[in-house]
Amino acid sequence: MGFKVYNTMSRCKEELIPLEEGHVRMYTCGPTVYNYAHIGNFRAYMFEDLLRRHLKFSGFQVTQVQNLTDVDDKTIRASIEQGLPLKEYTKTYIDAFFADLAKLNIEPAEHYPAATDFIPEMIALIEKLFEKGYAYQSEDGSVYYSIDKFAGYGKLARLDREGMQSGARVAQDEYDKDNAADFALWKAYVPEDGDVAWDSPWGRGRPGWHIECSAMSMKLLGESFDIHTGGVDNIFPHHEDEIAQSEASTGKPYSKYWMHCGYLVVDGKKMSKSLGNFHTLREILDMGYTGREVRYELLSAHYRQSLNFAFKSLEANRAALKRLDEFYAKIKETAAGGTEAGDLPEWAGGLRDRFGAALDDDLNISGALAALFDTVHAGNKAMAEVPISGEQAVAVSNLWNELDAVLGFLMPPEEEVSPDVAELLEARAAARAAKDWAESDRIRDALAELGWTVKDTPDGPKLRKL
RNA sequence: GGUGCGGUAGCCAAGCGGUUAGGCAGUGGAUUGCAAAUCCACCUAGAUCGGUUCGACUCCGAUCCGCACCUCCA
Repeated sequence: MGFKVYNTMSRCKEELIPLEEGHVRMYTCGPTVYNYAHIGNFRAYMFEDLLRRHLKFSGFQVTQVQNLTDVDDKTIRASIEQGLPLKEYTKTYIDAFFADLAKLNIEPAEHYPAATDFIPEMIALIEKLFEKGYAYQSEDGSVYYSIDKFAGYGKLARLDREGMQSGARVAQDEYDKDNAADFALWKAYVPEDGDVAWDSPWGRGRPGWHIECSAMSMKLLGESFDIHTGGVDNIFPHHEDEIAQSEASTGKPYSKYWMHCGYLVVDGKKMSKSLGNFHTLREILDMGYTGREVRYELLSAHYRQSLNFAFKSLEANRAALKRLDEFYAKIKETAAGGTEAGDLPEWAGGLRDRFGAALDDDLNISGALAALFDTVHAGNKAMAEVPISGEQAVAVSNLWNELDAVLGFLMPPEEEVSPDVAELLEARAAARAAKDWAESDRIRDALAELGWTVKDTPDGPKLRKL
C-alpha cells in the first residue's frame, strides 16, 4: 500500500507515483517577503513540512523548491515608503522567515529561489508564450496572457466561465485587456515602481505575479514534476494561471499532483490583516509559548481542514507534550542501561506500521497521533507492572527518533540542571530522609520558582522543567 | 449567481454500514509524608427531517447553519 494524496486536480485521493522512481520533486509556494509572516502562513509551510518528512519516512528522495516572492506591489510600495532599496528591504523579512522556520523546526527545502534572481528566465518564458501565440502586449506596454487561447483554462479550479461573476476587483483592472480575466505576464513600468524595473523586449517593467512560479519551478525541477502545493486560496487564480503559462509554453503536463491546505482561522474567520485577527510567530513566542507548542498546534489537525487557532489549544498542547515527554524520559532512563537495541516490547510493536499507515492516507495526522498516544498509554501501563530491559528501551528510543523525523516535536528540549538547582535537590533529599516535610516542601516551592518540578518516584527524586 | 469545504461529547479532533479513536479539561478511586507522574473507573457525541438497510454518525435526498474562493491573500 502506497502513499495516497488528495489531488485537487482530480478531486480524489490518488496513489503518489513520482515521475522519476524513488524521487519526489515538489514546488511549494512560499512567502511574499514584505512583512513578517503570520502563523496562518506558517500553517501552509507546516503542512508542506509534514508532507516532505513523510515522503522521506516512506523512502522517497525529496527535492523541494520554495520560492520567495520579493517583488510585487506590496514589497515595492513598502520599500519606497521606507526609502530602502528593494533587496535591502526584503532582506529583513527573508531573514525573519528563516528564523521563524527554525523556531518551528521546519526542515529547510533544497532551493529557495527569489523572484528577482530569475528575471531572465521569466522573460524567456514570456517570449516563448509570444511565439506560441498566448501572449499579447496592450497599449500601456504590459503583456497579458490570453486565457481564451488555452483550452484547459479553469481545469484546476473547475471554473464555470459563464457563471463567473465579475468581482469588484475585475472592473478596476480591465483597461487594455482582450478579456477582463486575462492576467499580466509583464507589467509596464509606472512611476510608482520607483527604481524597481528590468529591461525586457517589451520595454522596462517587472514580472507579473504568476510567472515567477512557472519560471522557477520549471528551471529547478523540470518542465514536469510531481507535487505543487499551496493554500486553497492559491487554487485560483495563482495555480490556474501557472498551469496555463507552463503547459502552453512546453506542451507538457505541469505538476502531476496538486495539494492545497485549508485556512487557519481565528474565531471561525480566516486570519487576515484586514480583520486584525492575525498573529505573528514572534508575538506568540513573546507570550511565552514555545515553537514546539505552536508546531504541535499547526500540525495536529488534518491539512485540508480549516484549523481554528486558539491560545487555549496551545495550553492543551503543552499538557499533551508533557505526557509524551514524561514517557520518553522514562524510556531514556531505562535505555541508559542498554547499549544495543533489542526487540521492541510487545506494546510498541505495531506502532510504526499504524503510524505510517495513517499518514499514508493523505497525511492523516490524527490517526498517527492516536497510534502514538495509544502506545504511550499501553507502555505506561505495561512498564508499571514489568520494567522493560535496557535493550528494549533502546529499541523504543530508536523508534521515537524515527517517528520524530516525521513529527519534529517528540524530542524534549534539553534540560540543563544548574549547580544551585542540584544543590537544592540534595538539600531536599536530606530533609526528606529526616522526614522534615516542612523543609522539604519549602525547597520544592523554591525549585518551582526556578522553573522546576520535582517528583518523588520509587527510584528517587526526578526533576522536570515546568 | 458559480465553485468548494464543513457542522461529532465541556473544548479540540479522526476513522468507520454493526465491534472503546485520540488529546485537553472534569469527577471518583489506587498510589504518595503531601504532591507530581502513572494506572483504574466515570462522564461519552454525531445540525434537522426524510429515505435506503436486518442495522447509519458513516450511504442517498432535502432543509438549516457556518466558512472560503470567484484576478495578485498560505
